[in-house]
Amino acid sequence: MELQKLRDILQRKGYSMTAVRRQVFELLDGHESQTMQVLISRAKGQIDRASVYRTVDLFERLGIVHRINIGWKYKIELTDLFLYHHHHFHCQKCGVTIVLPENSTLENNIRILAKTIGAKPTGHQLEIQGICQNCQTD
Amino acid sequence: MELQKLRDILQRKGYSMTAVRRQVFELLDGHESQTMQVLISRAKGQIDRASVYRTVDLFERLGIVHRINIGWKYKIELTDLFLYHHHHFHCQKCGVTIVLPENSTLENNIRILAKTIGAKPTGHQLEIQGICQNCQTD
DNA sequence: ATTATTGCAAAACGTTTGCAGGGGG
DNA sequence: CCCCCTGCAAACGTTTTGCAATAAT
Repeated sequence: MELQKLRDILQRKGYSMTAVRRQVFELLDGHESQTMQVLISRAKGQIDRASVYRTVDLFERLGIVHRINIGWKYKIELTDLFLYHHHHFHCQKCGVTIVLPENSTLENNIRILAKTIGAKPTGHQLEIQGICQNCQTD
Repeated sequence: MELQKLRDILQRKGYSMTAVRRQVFELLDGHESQTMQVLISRAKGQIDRASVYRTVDLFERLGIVHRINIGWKYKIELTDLFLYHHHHFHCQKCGVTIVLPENSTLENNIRILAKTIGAKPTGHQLEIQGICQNCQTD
């Protein structure tokens, strides 16, 4: 179960599984990527803003969540540990964010590209902008 | 010449070529992507912060510059109009940013991926993270 | 009991805005 | 000469911090 996995990751690094951390995790689990604003407002009355920031920060350092860049802003989502690897498309007209299907050819090419400069890649982010199917017909 | 191209773009859209705009352009031309902080400090004493923001904002709307996401922050660089299309690698250890060589196979993959959801892609950004060659030997 | 974690309030930061004066066409 | 553009200073939203109280092991 996901919560067990969370507890394991936390404890392996010497952090405790607290109510706040469980709640923030649950706010993320099963949801699309969210802005801090949304996350904070959904936690309102239960968790202080500062704690949300601190928890997300910790989760990020532990590889539990990562930031994805959507337009100028960023959003938070669970990493591949809890979700499959994917990228996003961002419509410039209506602003919708669409999850793209996994593509192993693309993934391979990205890995190969990193190796051309002698780097050891550990991750990557791709965001495609354009006009989504719906907005093309307007 | 690049300044002439800048003047053309500005005038075609009804904006004038001012001293501030020329200076900001020159701060960008021939340089790697820069944070606003760096840009503002390099302009210090000559251009006010607000004007740097306003100019970058205008340049972005005119397609002269674009933001690239490096780690949590963003940096500004000239677009493909003045520079060729490329992506970046970001070293998690030393923080260096390395420009990746253009790869047409990858570019094609990305275009095809966008089409699988029926979208018309107009641009994309890829950032690869990992450990650079230098840091692997440490 | 000892240390880690949290809420609260205030500070720090990056960015945007209103306005009055200055510069470009 | 008119309007666009800029500097200045103040406002704004987001993120971080210090500290005392609380919860975890």
